[in-house]
Amino acid sequence: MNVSISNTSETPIYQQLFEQISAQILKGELESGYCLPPIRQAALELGVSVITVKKAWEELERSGLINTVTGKGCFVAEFTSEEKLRIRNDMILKQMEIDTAYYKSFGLTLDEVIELLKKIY
Amino acid sequence: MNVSISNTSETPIYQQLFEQISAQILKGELESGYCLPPIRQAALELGVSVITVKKAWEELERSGLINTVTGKGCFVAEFTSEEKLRIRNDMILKQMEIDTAYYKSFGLTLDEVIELLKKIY
Amino acid sequence: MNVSISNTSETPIYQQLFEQISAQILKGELESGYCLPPIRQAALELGVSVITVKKAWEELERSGLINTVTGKGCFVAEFTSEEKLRIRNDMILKQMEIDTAYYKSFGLTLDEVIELLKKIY
Amino acid sequence: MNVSISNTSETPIYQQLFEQISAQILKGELESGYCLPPIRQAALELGVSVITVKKAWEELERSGLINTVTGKGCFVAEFTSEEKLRIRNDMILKQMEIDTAYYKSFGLTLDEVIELLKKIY
DNA sequence: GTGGTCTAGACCACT
DNA sequence: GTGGTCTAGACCACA
Repeated sequence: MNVSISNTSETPIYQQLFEQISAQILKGELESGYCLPPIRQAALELGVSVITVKKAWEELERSGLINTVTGKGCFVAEFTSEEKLRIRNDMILKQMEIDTAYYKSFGLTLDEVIELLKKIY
Repeated sequence: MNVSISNTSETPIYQQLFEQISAQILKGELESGYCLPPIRQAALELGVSVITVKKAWEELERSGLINTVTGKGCFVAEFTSEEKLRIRNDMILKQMEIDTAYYKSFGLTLDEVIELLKKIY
Repeated sequence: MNVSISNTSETPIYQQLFEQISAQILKGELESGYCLPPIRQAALELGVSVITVKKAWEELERSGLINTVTGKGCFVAEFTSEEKLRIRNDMILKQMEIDTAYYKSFGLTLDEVIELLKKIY
Repeated sequence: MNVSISNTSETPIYQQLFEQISAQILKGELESGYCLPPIRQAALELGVSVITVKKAWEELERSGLINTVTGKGCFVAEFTSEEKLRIRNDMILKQMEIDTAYYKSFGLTLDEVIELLKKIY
């Protein structure tokens, strides 16, 4: 559970959890078949409610990233590295479309965006 | 008032308003001294609550983009094109830092981000 | 809110809610644009927790059957009768595949199933 | 023990076991007097818990499909083919009533159900 | 007023 | 032990 939570952030806790865990899975830091810590234990470790953890785990399951087995635990789903790449790109592109819409609304060209990105990346 | 509002969007209406108006000011579509419509009229035109419009106008004032003159109306602030550029870049950079943090969390390199941007821009 | 809840049933309350509301939408009993009762009021009427209602509403939103607008309410989504039919058939077929798998496991032929259906429908 | 178990399925493992074994008995694949494997051995073969197997065997006994003889094992019960047919039909009808209630809730007519069944059976 | 999030604590089914 | 469901009650953002 290498996860950091910000209570003051605007993004809800469950979503922070979802984003960080899904990133770890898609980067390969959490391997297929790996058993996530039980929701109650995770809640304790992170200092949040059980229900908040569960909500994050549910989103992971809906995204096909983990399989929940009642009475046993939650396991990182099996998928090939191609699938992994595809899912990762889908998630990133979905966000990037929102981002570019914002940039475009200010009249930024692609070159200007790249310029700025190079500065702060 | 060339503004389009989405009720189903996740971003609050007042923020949609703020983003679109501020972009228009910074792009020069709304010139210095231009008088924004009264909030009641704007609310009617857009089909949203007066409170919502007021919230957007307040944010515009806080950002220094408009000046509210009690009893007269809200006027686009006076600033040089350098100032305009600086404000625009500040707003964009602020958002871009959030975006890049997200991309980095998935292990994306700068080159990969640029690659994807070129595709969808 | 023409909905009946069984506390003793094995199917969770939120799913009973989801099934009944979605059926009403797809049958046209609840028209596009119709505003569902606020979750707190619905919870009161039905004698269940707010959170239970919300869970059902969330599933309706995920299925694209309603649009939730913060601060305003939840509205039946707009779709053509073709879309409606497609969604309905998707939901029914999904369940029917499970059902037929069960019948097949007992060695029932299609004709036998139809025979039995005619008796009890 | 020709049985296949799915961990990710929503139906509990003990029920999957119960359904498959009972179907085999009622189809005649497991004959009267046949001795089921001891629960410990079955648990090993299937990679599930002993408790889970025991629960399935108990349900089989409750349904009158097997007889447990302490110290000896579990034997497929003796019944005539008429009894077998009756039990099979009872189990199927019980499920079918639930299924048809679901179809009816969507306003499907008998003919429509038969139509769909023909497609996917 | 609306929905969105979070909490603590309970009971149940499954393994 | 595990997750699944439900409760009551709180605080916040949005309209």
